[in-house]
Amino acid sequence: MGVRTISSEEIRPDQPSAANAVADHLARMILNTMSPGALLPSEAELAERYEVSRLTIREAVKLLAGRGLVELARGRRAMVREPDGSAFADFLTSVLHNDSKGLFDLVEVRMSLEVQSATLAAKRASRAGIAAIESALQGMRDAESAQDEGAEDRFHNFDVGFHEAIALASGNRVLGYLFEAMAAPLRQGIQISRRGHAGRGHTLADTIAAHERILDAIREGNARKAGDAMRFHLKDTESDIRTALSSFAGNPV
Amino acid sequence: MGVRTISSEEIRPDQPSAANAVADHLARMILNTMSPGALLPSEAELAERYEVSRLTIREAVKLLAGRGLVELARGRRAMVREPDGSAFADFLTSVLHNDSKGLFDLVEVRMSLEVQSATLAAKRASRAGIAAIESALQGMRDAESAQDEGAEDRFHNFDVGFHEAIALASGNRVLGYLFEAMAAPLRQGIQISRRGHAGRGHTLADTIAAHERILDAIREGNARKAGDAMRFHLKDTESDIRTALSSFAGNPV
DNA sequence: TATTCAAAAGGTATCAGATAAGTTTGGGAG
DNA sequence: CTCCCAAACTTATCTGATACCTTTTGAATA
Repeated sequence: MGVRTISSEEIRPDQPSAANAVADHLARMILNTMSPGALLPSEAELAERYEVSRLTIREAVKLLAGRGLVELARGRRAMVREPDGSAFADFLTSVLHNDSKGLFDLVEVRMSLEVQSATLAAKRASRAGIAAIESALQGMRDAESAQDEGAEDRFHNFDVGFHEAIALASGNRVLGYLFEAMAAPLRQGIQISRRGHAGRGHTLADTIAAHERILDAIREGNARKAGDAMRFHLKDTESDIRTALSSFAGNPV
Repeated sequence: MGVRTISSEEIRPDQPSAANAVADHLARMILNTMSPGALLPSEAELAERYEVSRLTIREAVKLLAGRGLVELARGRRAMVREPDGSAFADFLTSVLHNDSKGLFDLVEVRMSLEVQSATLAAKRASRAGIAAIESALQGMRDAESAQDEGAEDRFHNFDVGFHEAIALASGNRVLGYLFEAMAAPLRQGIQISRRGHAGRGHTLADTIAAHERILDAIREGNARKAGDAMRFHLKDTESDIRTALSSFAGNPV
Protein backbone atom coordinates (compact mmCIF):
# COMPACT_ATOMS: atom_id res chain seq x y z
CA MET A 1 0.00 0.00 0.00
CA GLY A 2 2.64 2.55 0.95
CA VAL A 3 2.61 5.39 3.39
CA ARG A 4 -0.45 7.55 3.78
CA THR A 5 0.73 11.02 2.92
CA ILE A 6 -2.40 13.05 2.57
CA SER A 7 -5.24 12.92 5.00
CA SER A 8 -8.13 14.68 3.35
CA GLU A 9 -10.01 11.42 2.98
CA GLU A 10 -10.83 11.47 6.65
CA ILE A 11 -13.83 13.67 6.09
CA ARG A 12 -17.12 11.84 6.13
CA PRO A 13 -19.68 14.30 4.81
CA ASP A 14 -22.43 12.23 6.38
CA GLN A 15 -24.52 12.75 3.27
CA PRO A 16 -25.99 16.14 3.81
CA SER A 17 -28.46 15.37 1.10
CA ALA A 18 -31.84 17.02 1.13
CA ALA A 19 -33.63 13.73 1.69
CA ASN A 20 -31.40 12.98 4.64
CA ALA A 21 -31.86 16.38 6.15
CA VAL A 22 -35.60 16.11 5.83
CA ALA A 23 -35.54 12.60 7.29
CA ASP A 24 -33.57 13.76 10.31
CA HIS A 25 -35.84 16.69 10.86
CA LEU A 26 -38.94 14.55 10.56
CA ALA A 27 -37.44 12.00 12.93
CA ARG A 28 -36.86 14.62 15.56
CA MET A 29 -40.34 15.97 15.06
CA ILE A 30 -41.86 12.54 15.40
CA LEU A 31 -39.91 11.66 18.51
CA ASN A 32 -40.49 14.97 20.20
CA THR A 33 -44.03 15.82 19.37
CA MET A 34 -45.92 12.82 17.99
CA SER A 35 -47.36 9.67 19.51
CA PRO A 36 -47.66 6.21 18.01
CA GLY A 37 -50.65 6.05 15.72
CA ALA A 38 -50.47 9.69 14.74
CA LEU A 39 -50.40 10.48 11.05
CA LEU A 40 -47.76 12.48 9.25
CA PRO A 41 -48.87 15.31 6.98
CA SER A 42 -49.36 14.29 3.38
CA GLU A 43 -46.40 14.16 1.04
CA ALA A 44 -47.66 17.15 -0.86
CA GLU A 45 -47.91 19.23 2.27
CA LEU A 46 -44.48 18.19 3.51
CA ALA A 47 -43.03 18.97 0.09
CA GLU A 48 -44.43 22.46 0.34
CA ARG A 49 -43.33 22.90 3.93
CA TYR A 50 -39.74 21.83 3.30
CA GLU A 51 -39.64 23.42 -0.14
CA VAL A 52 -38.46 20.29 -1.88
CA SER A 53 -40.09 18.05 -4.42
CA ARG A 54 -42.45 15.30 -3.43
CA LEU A 55 -39.82 12.78 -4.46
CA THR A 56 -37.41 14.02 -1.83
CA ILE A 57 -40.11 13.74 0.78
CA ARG A 58 -40.84 10.19 -0.35
CA GLU A 59 -37.22 9.20 0.00
CA ALA A 60 -36.99 10.76 3.41
CA VAL A 61 -40.07 8.89 4.54
CA LYS A 62 -38.70 5.66 3.12
CA LEU A 63 -35.58 6.21 5.20
CA LEU A 64 -37.75 6.55 8.29
CA ALA A 65 -39.71 3.48 7.33
CA GLY A 66 -36.46 1.53 7.07
CA ARG A 67 -35.59 2.70 10.56
CA GLY A 68 -38.94 1.45 11.75
CA LEU A 69 -40.19 4.86 12.81
CA VAL A 70 -43.21 4.97 10.54
CA GLU A 71 -45.44 2.53 8.77
CA LEU A 72 -46.43 3.03 5.16
CA ALA A 73 -49.53 1.92 3.30
CA ARG A 74 -50.82 2.87 -0.06
CA GLY A 75 -53.55 5.49 0.00
CA ARG A 76 -52.99 6.24 3.67
CA ARG A 77 -50.74 8.80 5.22
CA ALA A 78 -47.63 7.56 6.97
CA MET A 79 -48.33 6.49 10.52
CA VAL A 80 -46.00 6.79 13.48
CA ARG A 81 -45.14 3.33 14.73
CA GLU A 82 -45.08 2.03 18.24
CA PRO A 83 -41.39 1.62 19.07
CA ASP A 84 -40.34 -1.98 19.47
CA GLY A 85 -37.28 -4.16 19.21
CA SER A 86 -37.99 -5.28 15.68
CA ALA A 87 -35.22 -3.24 14.10
CA PHE A 88 -32.65 -4.96 16.25
CA ALA A 89 -34.41 -8.25 15.72
CA ASP A 90 -33.97 -7.85 12.00
CA PHE A 91 -30.36 -7.02 12.54
CA LEU A 92 -29.70 -10.04 14.71
CA THR A 93 -31.59 -12.32 12.39
CA SER A 94 -29.56 -11.17 9.43
CA VAL A 95 -26.23 -11.26 11.20
CA LEU A 96 -26.77 -14.63 12.83
CA HIS A 97 -28.71 -16.42 10.17
CA ASN A 98 -27.26 -19.74 9.13
CA ASP A 99 -24.62 -19.42 11.78
CA SER A 100 -24.91 -21.79 14.69
CA LYS A 101 -22.12 -20.10 16.64
CA GLY A 102 -24.14 -16.91 16.55
CA LEU A 103 -27.15 -18.73 17.93
CA PHE A 104 -25.09 -20.10 20.80
CA ASP A 105 -24.04 -16.55 21.53
CA LEU A 106 -27.65 -15.48 21.51
CA VAL A 107 -28.68 -18.22 23.89
CA GLU A 108 -25.84 -17.26 26.18
CA VAL A 109 -26.88 -13.62 26.36
CA ARG A 110 -30.52 -14.50 26.71
CA MET A 111 -29.70 -16.53 29.77
CA SER A 112 -28.12 -13.58 31.45
CA LEU A 113 -30.92 -11.16 30.57
CA GLU A 114 -33.72 -13.47 31.59
CA VAL A 115 -32.15 -14.24 34.90
CA GLN A 116 -31.96 -10.53 35.50
CA SER A 117 -35.58 -10.13 34.39
CA ALA A 118 -36.75 -12.74 36.85
CA THR A 119 -34.70 -11.21 39.63
CA LEU A 120 -36.10 -7.77 39.02
CA ALA A 121 -39.63 -9.07 38.51
CA ALA A 122 -39.50 -10.64 41.95
CA LYS A 123 -38.53 -7.30 43.39
CA ARG A 124 -40.87 -5.07 41.48
CA ALA A 125 -43.67 -6.90 39.70
CA SER A 126 -47.05 -5.27 40.06
CA ARG A 127 -50.21 -7.26 40.67
CA ALA A 128 -51.07 -6.84 36.99
CA GLY A 129 -47.62 -7.99 35.95
CA ILE A 130 -47.92 -11.16 38.00
CA ALA A 131 -51.39 -11.74 36.62
CA ALA A 132 -49.99 -11.60 33.10
CA ILE A 133 -47.37 -14.20 33.96
CA GLU A 134 -50.00 -16.42 35.58
CA SER A 135 -52.21 -16.09 32.55
CA ALA A 136 -49.45 -17.26 30.24
CA LEU A 137 -48.74 -20.21 32.50
CA GLN A 138 -52.40 -21.15 32.56
CA GLY A 139 -52.37 -21.05 28.76
CA MET A 140 -49.51 -23.53 28.80
CA ARG A 141 -51.42 -25.84 31.13
CA ASP A 142 -54.51 -25.72 28.92
CA ALA A 143 -52.46 -26.39 25.81
CA GLU A 144 -50.76 -29.32 27.48
CA SER A 145 -53.99 -31.05 28.41
CA ALA A 146 -55.54 -30.34 25.00
CA GLN A 147 -55.09 -33.00 22.40
CA ASP A 148 -56.00 -31.22 19.19
CA GLU A 149 -53.52 -30.45 16.50
CA GLY A 150 -51.81 -27.14 17.03
CA ALA A 151 -51.82 -27.63 20.78
CA GLU A 152 -48.05 -27.90 20.81
CA ASP A 153 -47.72 -24.66 18.88
CA ARG A 154 -50.01 -22.99 21.34
CA PHE A 155 -47.92 -24.37 24.16
CA HIS A 156 -44.79 -22.86 22.71
CA ASN A 157 -46.45 -19.52 22.15
CA PHE A 158 -47.60 -19.38 25.75
CA ASP A 159 -44.12 -20.44 26.78
CA VAL A 160 -42.63 -17.48 24.98
CA GLY A 161 -45.41 -15.31 26.39
CA PHE A 162 -44.50 -16.42 29.90
CA HIS A 163 -40.92 -15.31 29.47
CA GLU A 164 -42.00 -12.09 27.81
CA ALA A 165 -44.39 -11.32 30.65
CA ILE A 166 -41.52 -11.67 33.08
CA ALA A 167 -39.35 -9.34 31.03
CA LEU A 168 -42.15 -6.80 31.09
CA ALA A 169 -42.83 -7.33 34.77
CA SER A 170 -39.21 -6.45 35.47
CA GLY A 171 -40.27 -2.86 34.96
CA ASN A 172 -37.17 -2.31 32.87
CA ARG A 173 -38.16 -1.23 29.39
CA VAL A 174 -34.77 -2.02 27.91
CA LEU A 175 -35.15 -5.62 29.03
CA GLY A 176 -38.51 -5.72 27.29
CA TYR A 177 -37.09 -4.43 24.04
CA LEU A 178 -34.16 -6.78 24.17
CA PHE A 179 -36.38 -9.73 24.84
CA GLU A 180 -38.48 -8.84 21.84
CA ALA A 181 -35.40 -8.35 19.70
CA MET A 182 -33.96 -11.73 20.64
CA ALA A 183 -37.14 -13.75 20.51
CA ALA A 184 -37.58 -13.76 16.75
CA PRO A 185 -34.09 -14.84 15.71
CA LEU A 186 -33.96 -17.37 18.52
CA ARG A 187 -37.22 -18.98 17.58
CA GLN A 188 -36.31 -19.01 13.92
CA GLY A 189 -32.88 -20.43 14.55
CA ILE A 190 -34.23 -23.13 16.78
CA GLN A 191 -36.97 -24.01 14.37
CA ILE A 192 -34.46 -24.43 11.59
CA SER A 193 -32.23 -26.56 13.72
CA ARG A 194 -35.08 -28.79 14.81
CA ARG A 195 -35.87 -29.98 11.34
CA GLY A 196 -35.36 -33.69 11.40
CA HIS A 197 -34.43 -33.54 15.04
CA ALA A 198 -37.76 -33.99 16.72
CA GLY A 199 -36.96 -35.33 20.19
CA ARG A 200 -36.91 -33.01 23.16
CA GLY A 201 -35.32 -34.13 26.34
CA HIS A 202 -38.23 -33.03 28.51
CA THR A 203 -41.95 -33.41 28.69
CA LEU A 204 -44.31 -30.47 28.63
CA ALA A 205 -45.19 -31.23 32.22
CA ASP A 206 -41.55 -30.80 33.21
CA THR A 207 -41.51 -27.43 31.53
CA ILE A 208 -44.66 -26.36 33.32
CA ALA A 209 -43.23 -27.41 36.66
CA ALA A 210 -40.10 -25.38 36.04
CA HIS A 211 -42.18 -22.36 35.16
CA GLU A 212 -44.25 -22.79 38.28
CA ARG A 213 -41.14 -22.64 40.39
CA ILE A 214 -40.18 -19.38 38.73
CA LEU A 215 -43.60 -17.86 39.16
CA ASP A 216 -43.80 -18.89 42.79
CA ALA A 217 -40.51 -17.22 43.55
CA ILE A 218 -41.66 -14.03 41.84
CA ARG A 219 -44.94 -14.13 43.74
CA GLU A 220 -43.04 -14.47 46.99
CA GLY A 221 -40.86 -11.57 46.02
CA ASN A 222 -37.82 -13.74 46.48
CA ALA A 223 -35.39 -12.26 43.99
CA ARG A 224 -32.53 -14.69 44.44
CA LYS A 225 -34.81 -17.69 44.24
CA ALA A 226 -36.48 -16.33 41.12
CA GLY A 227 -33.17 -15.76 39.43
CA ASP A 228 -31.93 -19.21 40.38
CA ALA A 229 -35.13 -20.87 39.19
CA MET A 230 -34.88 -19.06 35.89
CA ARG A 231 -31.23 -19.95 35.51
CA PHE A 232 -31.95 -23.58 36.26
CA HIS A 233 -34.79 -23.66 33.78
CA LEU A 234 -32.78 -22.01 31.03
CA LYS A 235 -29.75 -24.21 31.64
CA ASP A 236 -32.06 -27.10 30.90
CA THR A 237 -33.56 -25.46 27.86
CA GLU A 238 -30.15 -24.44 26.71
CA SER A 239 -28.87 -27.95 26.59
CA ASP A 240 -31.91 -28.95 24.56
CA ILE A 241 -31.15 -26.16 22.14
CA ARG A 242 -27.50 -27.04 22.00
CA THR A 243 -28.16 -30.61 21.04
CA ALA A 244 -30.63 -29.43 18.44
CA LEU A 245 -28.19 -26.89 17.10
CA SER A 246 -25.18 -29.11 17.19
CA SER A 247 -26.57 -31.14 14.34
CA PHE A 248 -25.82 -28.04 12.32
CA ALA A 249 -22.45 -27.16 13.78
CA GLY A 250 -20.19 -26.04 10.98
CA ASN A 251 -23.03 -26.54 8.60
CA PRO A 252 -23.88 -23.06 7.46
CA VAL A 253 -26.86 -23.66 5.19
CA MET B 1 -67.42 6.43 17.39
CA GLY B 2 -69.95 3.68 18.08
CA VAL B 3 -69.49 -0.03 18.16
CA ARG B 4 -67.17 -1.78 15.76
CA THR B 5 -69.45 -3.92 13.60
CA ILE B 6 -67.29 -5.01 10.75
CA SER B 7 -63.83 -6.44 11.15
CA SER B 8 -62.21 -6.29 7.77
CA GLU B 9 -59.68 -3.74 8.95
CA GLU B 10 -57.68 -6.40 10.72
CA ILE B 11 -55.79 -7.29 7.59
CA ARG B 12 -52.34 -5.85 7.32
CA PRO B 13 -51.25 -6.30 3.71
CA ASP B 14 -47.63 -5.74 4.72
CA GLN B 15 -47.22 -3.42 1.79
CA PRO B 16 -46.36 -5.72 -1.05
CA SER B 17 -45.26 -2.68 -3.00
CA ALA B 18 -42.67 -2.97 -5.72
CA ALA B 19 -40.15 -0.95 -3.77
CA ASN B 20 -40.64 -3.18 -0.77
CA ALA B 21 -40.31 -6.33 -2.78
CA VAL B 22 -37.12 -5.09 -4.38
CA ALA B 23 -35.78 -4.03 -1.01
CA ASP B 24 -36.42 -7.45 0.47
CA HIS B 25 -34.84 -9.19 -2.46
CA LEU B 26 -31.81 -6.94 -2.36
CA ALA B 27 -31.52 -7.46 1.38
CA ARG B 28 -31.42 -11.21 0.95
CA MET B 29 -28.91 -10.90 -1.83
CA ILE B 30 -26.70 -8.66 0.24
CA LEU B 31 -26.83 -10.88 3.30
CA ASN B 32 -26.30 -14.08 1.39
CA THR B 33 -23.77 -13.20 -1.22
CA MET B 34 -22.06 -9.90 -0.48
CA SER B 35 -19.45 -8.74 1.98
CA PRO B 36 -19.08 -5.38 3.70
CA GLY B 37 -17.47 -2.88 1.39
CA ALA B 38 -18.88 -4.46 -1.76
CA LEU B 39 -20.73 -2.21 -4.13
CA LEU B 40 -24.26 -2.70 -5.35
CA PRO B 41 -24.93 -2.52 -9.07
CA SER B 42 -25.84 0.93 -10.31
CA GLU B 43 -29.41 2.11 -10.05
CA ALA B 44 -29.81 1.94 -13.81
CA GLU B 45 -28.68 -1.66 -13.91
CA LEU B 46 -30.91 -2.67 -11.01
CA ALA B 47 -33.84 -0.92 -12.64
CA GLU B 48 -33.27 -2.97 -15.74
CA ARG B 49 -32.75 -6.18 -13.81
CA TYR B 50 -35.93 -5.84 -11.73
CA GLU B 51 -37.88 -4.27 -14.57
CA VAL B 52 -38.97 -1.29 -12.55
CA SER B 53 -38.15 2.37 -12.87
CA ARG B 54 -35.06 3.87 -11.38
CA LEU B 55 -37.25 5.65 -8.89
CA THR B 56 -38.49 2.41 -7.41
CA ILE B 57 -34.91 1.21 -7.08
CA ARG B 58 -33.99 4.41 -5.31
CA GLU B 59 -36.76 3.98 -2.80
CA ALA B 60 -35.82 0.39 -2.18
CA VAL B 61 -32.23 1.38 -1.58
CA LYS B 62 -33.34 4.15 0.77
CA LEU B 63 -35.25 1.54 2.73
CA LEU B 64 -32.10 -0.52 3.03
CA ALA B 65 -30.12 2.54 4.02
CA GLY B 66 -32.62 3.20 6.78
CA ARG B 67 -32.12 -0.34 8.01
CA GLY B 68 -28.40 0.28 8.05
CA LEU B 69 -27.60 -2.35 5.46
CA VAL B 70 -26.00 -0.04 2.94
CA GLU B 71 -24.28 3.30 2.95
CA LEU B 72 -25.12 5.95 0.39
CA ALA B 73 -22.97 8.72 -1.01
CA ARG B 74 -23.56 11.00 -3.87
CA GLY B 75 -21.81 9.99 -7.05
CA ARG B 76 -20.82 6.60 -5.68
CA ARG B 77 -22.66 3.32 -5.85
CA ALA B 78 -24.30 2.08 -2.70
CA MET B 79 -21.89 0.20 -0.46
CA VAL B 80 -22.67 -2.74 1.78
CA ARG B 81 -22.11 -1.73 5.38
CA GLU B 82 -20.31 -3.56 8.12
CA PRO B 83 -23.05 -4.76 10.44
CA ASP B 84 -23.02 -3.04 13.79
CA GLY B 85 -25.30 -2.16 16.63
CA SER B 86 -25.97 1.36 15.41
CA ALA B 87 -29.54 0.67 14.33
CA PHE B 88 -30.44 -0.44 17.82
CA ALA B 89 -28.40 2.41 19.24
CA ASP B 90 -30.54 4.84 17.29
CA PHE B 91 -33.61 3.11 18.55
CA LEU B 92 -32.54 3.23 22.16
CA THR B 93 -31.44 6.82 21.87
CA SER B 94 -34.77 7.85 20.46
CA VAL B 95 -36.85 5.84 22.89
CA LEU B 96 -34.91 6.84 25.96
CA HIS B 97 -34.00 10.42 25.14
CA ASN B 98 -35.01 12.95 27.71
CA ASP B 99 -36.18 10.18 29.97
CA SER B 100 -34.08 9.56 33.03
CA LYS B 101 -36.03 6.43 34.00
CA GLY B 102 -35.02 4.92 30.66
CA LEU B 103 -31.40 5.71 31.36
CA PHE B 104 -31.62 3.99 34.72
CA ASP B 105 -32.98 0.98 32.91
CA LEU B 106 -30.11 1.11 30.48
CA VAL B 107 -27.55 1.30 33.25
CA GLU B 108 -29.20 -1.66 34.94
CA VAL B 109 -29.03 -3.84 31.86
CA ARG B 110 -25.54 -2.76 31.06
CA MET B 111 -24.42 -3.92 34.48
CA SER B 112 -25.69 -7.38 33.81
CA LEU B 113 -24.19 -7.62 30.33
CA GLU B 114 -20.82 -6.31 31.31
CA VAL B 115 -20.52 -8.65 34.24
CA GLN B 116 -21.23 -11.46 31.85
CA SER B 117 -18.69 -10.09 29.39
CA ALA B 118 -15.99 -10.02 32.04
CA THR B 119 -16.88 -13.52 33.19
CA LEU B 120 -16.69 -14.91 29.70
CA ALA B 121 -13.58 -12.94 28.84
CA ALA B 122 -11.82 -14.54 31.78
CA LYS B 123 -12.73 -17.94 30.43
CA ARG B 124 -12.04 -17.38 26.77
CA ALA B 125 -10.01 -14.28 26.01
CA SER B 126 -7.26 -14.81 23.48
CA ARG B 127 -3.80 -13.31 23.86
CA ALA B 128 -4.80 -10.63 21.35
CA GLY B 129 -8.00 -9.92 23.22
CA ILE B 130 -6.13 -9.38 26.46
CA ALA B 131 -3.61 -7.20 24.68
CA ALA B 132 -6.44 -4.99 23.45
CA ILE B 133 -7.74 -4.58 26.97
CA GLU B 134 -4.25 -3.80 28.26
CA SER B 135 -3.75 -1.25 25.54
CA ALA B 136 -6.91 0.58 26.49
CA LEU B 137 -5.88 0.59 30.12
CA GLN B 138 -2.47 1.97 29.22
CA GLY B 139 -4.21 4.71 27.28
CA MET B 140 -6.13 5.60 30.42
CA ARG B 141 -2.90 5.75 32.43
CA ASP B 142 -1.28 8.02 29.87
CA ALA B 143 -4.27 10.28 29.75
CA GLU B 144 -4.35 10.51 33.53
CA SER B 145 -0.75 11.65 33.81
CA ALA B 146 -1.10 14.07 30.92
CA GLN B 147 -2.05 17.61 31.83
CA ASP B 148 -3.10 19.08 28.53
CA GLU B 149 -6.60 20.05 27.71
CA GLY B 150 -8.60 17.20 26.27
CA ALA B 151 -6.81 14.69 28.48
CA GLU B 152 -10.00 14.00 30.37
CA ASP B 153 -11.88 13.33 27.16
CA ARG B 154 -9.13 10.94 26.09
CA PHE B 155 -9.38 9.25 29.46
CA HIS B 156 -13.10 8.68 29.02
CA ASN B 157 -12.65 7.38 25.51
CA PHE B 158 -10.08 4.86 26.65
CA ASP B 159 -12.39 3.98 29.51
CA VAL B 160 -15.15 3.11 27.07
CA GLY B 161 -12.58 1.34 24.92
CA PHE B 162 -11.56 -0.80 27.89
CA HIS B 163 -15.09 -1.99 28.42
CA GLU B 164 -15.61 -2.53 24.73
CA ALA B 165 -12.44 -4.59 24.51
CA ILE B 166 -13.77 -6.83 27.25
CA ALA B 167 -17.08 -7.24 25.46
CA LEU B 168 -15.19 -8.26 22.35
CA ALA B 169 -12.84 -10.53 24.28
CA SER B 170 -15.86 -12.41 25.56
CA GLY B 171 -15.96 -14.06 22.17
CA ASN B 172 -19.70 -13.51 22.09
CA ARG B 173 -20.63 -11.38 19.13
CA VAL B 174 -24.05 -10.55 20.48
CA LEU B 175 -22.45 -9.03 23.55
CA GLY B 176 -20.28 -6.92 21.28
CA TYR B 177 -23.24 -5.63 19.34
CA LEU B 178 -25.22 -4.89 22.46
CA PHE B 179 -22.33 -3.04 24.00
CA GLU B 180 -22.06 -0.91 20.91
CA ALA B 181 -25.77 -0.30 20.85
CA MET B 182 -25.87 0.80 24.47
CA ALA B 183 -22.71 2.87 24.51
CA ALA B 184 -23.98 5.80 22.47
CA PRO B 185 -27.24 6.47 24.30
CA LEU B 186 -25.54 5.96 27.64
CA ARG B 187 -22.77 8.37 26.90
CA GLN B 188 -25.17 10.92 25.52
CA GLY B 189 -27.54 10.60 28.43
CA ILE B 190 -24.77 10.91 30.93
CA GLN B 191 -23.28 13.87 29.18
CA ILE B 192 -26.60 15.65 29.24
CA SER B 193 -27.07 14.89 32.89
CA ARG B 194 -23.63 16.10 33.77
CA ARG B 195 -24.22 19.61 32.58
CA GLY B 196 -23.84 21.82 35.59
CA HIS B 197 -23.05 18.81 37.72
CA ALA B 198 -19.35 18.54 37.38
CA GLY B 199 -18.20 16.62 40.45
CA ARG B 200 -17.46 12.92 40.28
CA GLY B 201 -17.19 10.89 43.39
CA HIS B 202 -13.93 9.25 42.37
CA THR B 203 -10.53 10.20 41.11
CA LEU B 204 -9.17 8.93 37.84
CA ALA B 205 -6.63 6.93 39.78
CA ASP B 206 -9.44 5.09 41.56
CA THR B 207 -10.98 4.22 38.25
CA ILE B 208 -7.69 2.93 36.92
CA ALA B 209 -7.20 0.76 39.98
CA ALA B 210 -10.65 -0.74 39.57
CA HIS B 211 -9.90 -1.51 35.94
CA GLU B 212 -6.61 -3.09 36.89
CA ARG B 213 -8.41 -5.49 39.23
CA ILE B 214 -10.71 -6.50 36.39
CA LEU B 215 -7.89 -7.00 33.95
CA ASP B 216 -5.86 -9.02 36.41
CA ALA B 217 -8.75 -11.38 37.01
CA ILE B 218 -9.23 -11.86 33.28
CA ARG B 219 -5.51 -12.49 32.82
CA GLU B 220 -5.63 -15.11 35.54
CA GLY B 221 -8.60 -16.70 33.87
CA ASN B 222 -10.55 -16.36 37.09
CA ALA B 223 -14.10 -15.98 35.83
CA ARG B 224 -15.82 -15.42 39.15
CA LYS B 225 -13.29 -12.87 40.26
CA ALA B 226 -13.52 -11.03 36.94
CA GLY B 227 -17.28 -10.87 37.17
CA ASP B 228 -17.17 -9.67 40.75
CA ALA B 229 -14.56 -7.04 39.98
CA MET B 230 -16.65 -5.77 37.10
CA ARG B 231 -19.78 -5.73 39.20
CA PHE B 232 -18.04 -3.86 41.96
CA HIS B 233 -16.65 -1.32 39.53
CA LEU B 234 -19.98 -0.75 37.83
CA LYS B 235 -21.87 -0.48 41.12
CA ASP B 236 -19.54 2.38 41.86
CA THR B 237 -19.94 3.95 38.47
CA GLU B 238 -23.64 3.43 38.64
CA SER B 239 -24.03 5.44 41.78
CA ASP B 240 -22.07 8.24 40.15
CA ILE B 241 -24.42 8.13 37.21
CA ARG B 242 -27.47 7.99 39.41
CA THR B 243 -26.51 11.07 41.30
CA ALA B 244 -25.79 12.83 38.03
CA LEU B 245 -29.06 11.68 36.54
CA SER B 246 -31.16 12.36 39.58
CA SER B 247 -30.75 16.08 39.04
CA PHE B 248 -32.91 15.46 36.02
CA ALA B 249 -35.44 13.11 37.53
CA GLY B 250 -38.85 14.09 36.31
CA ASN B 251 -37.27 16.79 34.27
CA PRO B 252 -37.80 15.68 30.67
CA VAL B 253 -35.99 18.44 28.78
C1' DT C 1 9.30 8.20 -18.85
C1' DA C 2 6.81 9.91 -15.17
C1' DT C 3 3.71 13.45 -13.34
C1' DT C 4 -0.02 16.42 -13.36
C1' DC C 5 -4.32 18.21 -14.44
C1' DA C 6 -8.50 18.84 -16.80
C1' DA C 7 -12.12 16.87 -19.44
C1' DA C 8 -15.05 12.84 -20.18
C1' DA C 9 -17.62 9.11 -18.32
C1' DG C 10 -20.31 6.99 -14.93
C1' DG C 11 -23.29 7.77 -10.88
C1' DT C 12 -26.35 9.61 -7.72
C1' DA C 13 -29.61 13.54 -6.17
C1' DT C 14 -33.37 16.13 -7.28
C1' DC C 15 -36.94 18.28 -10.01
C1' DA C 16 -41.45 18.44 -12.80
C1' DG C 17 -45.48 16.50 -14.59
C1' DA C 18 -48.56 12.33 -15.25
C1' DT C 19 -51.04 8.13 -14.48
C1' DA C 20 -52.64 4.24 -11.70
C1' DA C 21 -54.63 2.53 -7.78
C1' DG C 22 -55.99 2.28 -2.82
C1' DT C 23 -58.61 4.80 1.21
C1' DT C 24 -61.65 7.81 3.22
C1' DT C 25 -65.72 10.48 3.28
C1' DG C 26 -70.09 12.39 2.50
C1' DG C 27 -74.42 12.22 0.27
C1' DG C 28 -78.17 9.78 -1.52
C1' DA C 29 -81.11 5.69 -1.97
C1' DG C 30 -83.58 2.19 0.34
C1' DC D 1 -80.92 4.48 10.34
C1' DT D 2 -78.24 1.64 7.31
C1' DC D 3 -75.95 0.60 3.15
C1' DC D 4 -73.67 1.71 -1.04
C1' DC D 5 -71.34 4.41 -4.38
C1' DA D 6 -68.91 8.20 -6.26
C1' DA D 7 -65.88 12.15 -5.39
C1' DA D 8 -61.84 13.72 -3.04
C1' DC D 9 -57.59 12.61 -1.10
C1' DT D 10 -53.36 10.20 -0.96
C1' DT D 11 -49.77 7.13 -2.02
C1' DA D 12 -47.11 4.22 -5.68
C1' DT D 13 -44.91 4.27 -9.80
C1' DC D 14 -43.44 5.88 -14.43
C1' DT D 15 -40.93 9.00 -17.81
C1' DG D 16 -37.60 12.27 -19.03
C1' DA D 17 -34.33 15.92 -17.68
C1' DT D 18 -30.92 18.53 -15.19
C1' DA D 19 -27.44 19.30 -11.62
C1' DC D 20 -23.62 17.87 -9.34
C1' DC D 21 -20.20 14.55 -7.40
C1' DT D 22 -16.43 10.79 -8.16
C1' DT D 23 -13.55 8.15 -10.77
C1' DT D 24 -11.15 7.37 -14.83
C1' DT D 25 -8.85 8.57 -18.84
C1' DG D 26 -5.82 10.75 -21.75
C1' DA D 27 -3.13 14.32 -23.22
C1' DA D 28 0.10 17.88 -22.26
C1' DT D 29 4.09 18.91 -19.73
C1' DA D 30 8.36 18.54 -17.20
